[in-house]
Amino acid sequence: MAKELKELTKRSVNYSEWYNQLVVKADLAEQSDVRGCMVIKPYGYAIWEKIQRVLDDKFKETGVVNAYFPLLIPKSFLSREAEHVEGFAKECAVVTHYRLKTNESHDGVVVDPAAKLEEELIIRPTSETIIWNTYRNWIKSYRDLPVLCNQWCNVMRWEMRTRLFLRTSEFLWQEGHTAHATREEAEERARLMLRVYADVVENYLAVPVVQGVKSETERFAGALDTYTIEAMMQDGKALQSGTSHFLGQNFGRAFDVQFLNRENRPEYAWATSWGVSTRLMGALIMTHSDDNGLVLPPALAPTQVVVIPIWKTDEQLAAINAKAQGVVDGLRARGLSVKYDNDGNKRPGFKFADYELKGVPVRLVMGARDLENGTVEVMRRDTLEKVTVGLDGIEAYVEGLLKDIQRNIFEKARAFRDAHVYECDDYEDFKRRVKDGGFFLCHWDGSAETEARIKEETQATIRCVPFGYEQTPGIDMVSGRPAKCRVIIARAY
RNA sequence: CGGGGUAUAGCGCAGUUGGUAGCGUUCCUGGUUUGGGACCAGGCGGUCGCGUGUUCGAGUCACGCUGCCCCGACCA
Repeated sequence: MAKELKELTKRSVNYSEWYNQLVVKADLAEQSDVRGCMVIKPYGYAIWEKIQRVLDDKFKETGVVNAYFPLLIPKSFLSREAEHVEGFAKECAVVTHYRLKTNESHDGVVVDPAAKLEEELIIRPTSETIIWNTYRNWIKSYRDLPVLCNQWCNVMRWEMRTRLFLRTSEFLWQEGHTAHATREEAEERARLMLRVYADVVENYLAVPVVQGVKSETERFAGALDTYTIEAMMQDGKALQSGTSHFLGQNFGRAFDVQFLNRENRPEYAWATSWGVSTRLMGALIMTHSDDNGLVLPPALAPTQVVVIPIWKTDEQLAAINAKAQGVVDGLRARGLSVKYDNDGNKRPGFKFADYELKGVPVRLVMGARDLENGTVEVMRRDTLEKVTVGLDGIEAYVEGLLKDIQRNIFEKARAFRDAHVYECDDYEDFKRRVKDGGFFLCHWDGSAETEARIKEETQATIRCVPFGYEQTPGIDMVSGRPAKCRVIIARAY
C-alpha cells in the first residue's frame, strides 16, 4: 500500500509549516479530532519509548524509583500552595460530575445534574500537590528520607494554541518528585537531575543544550530555583527542553510534611521536582531534520539500518535474499536494529525517499550488480553520501558509520548553535537582530521591569543565566544600571 | 476572550450572471514495470458544515448557528 508522499515545504520558506508537515508525513503524530490533543503514531511512539528507556536507566543509576499517583486532584489540594495554584489555575480541566443520563428525546446523553461532585476534581497539570499530600504519610523521620520517586504519566494543560509535540493540551512526560532532610541535599538533587537531562539530550538525542538557571519571573510556580536546559532550533529560536526545580520547603509546609531530625526536632521536608516531556520529540525533529525529512540519531532510531534489494526476476530476488540474509544476520548479531525490505509492491525509488523521510540513519542497497561484484551500496542519512563497499567486513563498517553519524549530527547542531550565539551590549542592535533568531548574551540588572520591557518590545524572553560561561560585570543594555552577569535572551517556542 | 479568514470526496482544490457535482491525489482491480518518489486502462468514493429564508429552481443570494485555521493574551 503506497502512501501519499508529497514534497515537504522547504525549511527556509516556512519553518513552522515544514515542521508540521514533517511530523505528519514521517508518520510520527497527527492532530486528533479532540481539541488540542495529539495522536502519537506507532513510529513516533517507538522513538519516545527509546527516549523513555534511556532516561529511566539513568534515573535508576541515581537511586530513583518509579511509582504512580492519581490522575485526579481534589481542587482544594491545588490551592494549598499559593504561587503554585496561581501558575496553573488558568489552564486546568475540571471534573464536575460523575454520571451521564439519556436525554429527553432518547437520542443522546446529557450530564446528570444530580451527579454533581461536592468537590471538583482537577485533571493533573502536574502532580506536586497530590504527591506531597501522599508524602505526608510516608515521611515521619529523617530515616525515611530521601524519597526519590518518578512517575511516567500524562498531564493536561488547557493551552490556547497547540503545536504537535511542542505544545498540546495533553502530553506525556515523566515527573520526578523528591523529598530530602536538608536544603543542600535537595539543591544538589535538582542540579544532578539537570545534568542527567543534559547528558541524555546531548548524547542520545544529539541535541546540544545550554544549562542554566531561570530568572524569577520564568520560574516554575512554587519553586525557589528552576534549572533548565535550552536548545536552539534551526530557526534560531530557543526550546526549553527540560527543567529541574528546587522547591524549598514550600510543598512540605503546604502539605504538612514534617519529619523528626537527628536532634529530635520537627522539620519540613525539602523538595525537588523535575520533568521532561514529549516536547523532546519536537527538539529532536527540529534540530536535525532537513528538506528530505527526518534525521534520527542512531542511538534512538527504531530502525538503524534498512536493507533494500533491487531485482528484475524472481531468480534474482531469491539470490539477493540469500546473500542479504547473511548481512542482516551479521548486523543483528551486533545488536543493530535492521529492516530488510523486499516488498515487491513498492519501487526502489519510492523506498529510498520514504526511508529518508523517516530518518533511517543507514541504507544498504543490493542489486544484481552488487551480487556479481560482492559489494553493497551504503548511504548515510546525515550527509546523503553514497559509497559502494565490499561485503567483507560490512558489519564493522556499518557499526562504525552509525557511531560517526551520531557524533556528526551532534557536532553539526553544536556548530550551528555556536554560530548563532552573540554577545550584545546595545539594545537597538539587539532589537534589530533578535527577530532573526539566535541566543543573545546580554548584561541584565536582575530587574523584572527590564525583563518585561524586553518581552513586550521584542517578544524575546530571558531563557536563563547560563552555567559554564565566564561572567564579567557590566551595564544592563536596557536600563543602563549595573549588571552582575550576562543572561541568554532569545525568542522561544 | 478580542481581530481576521475559511467550510464542496480520505487529503488538496475548482465550481462563471442561481439551472441539479467536477479536477488532482489517495484508495481498489488488471497488466506492463523496478539502481532515486513508475506507466496504461478501468473502478469505488459527496445530504456541497448545520438551520431558516428568498426563488419554479440554491454549492452559488440573505440571516442565524457551529466547527476549524491564522494573529493577540497564556504556555513543558
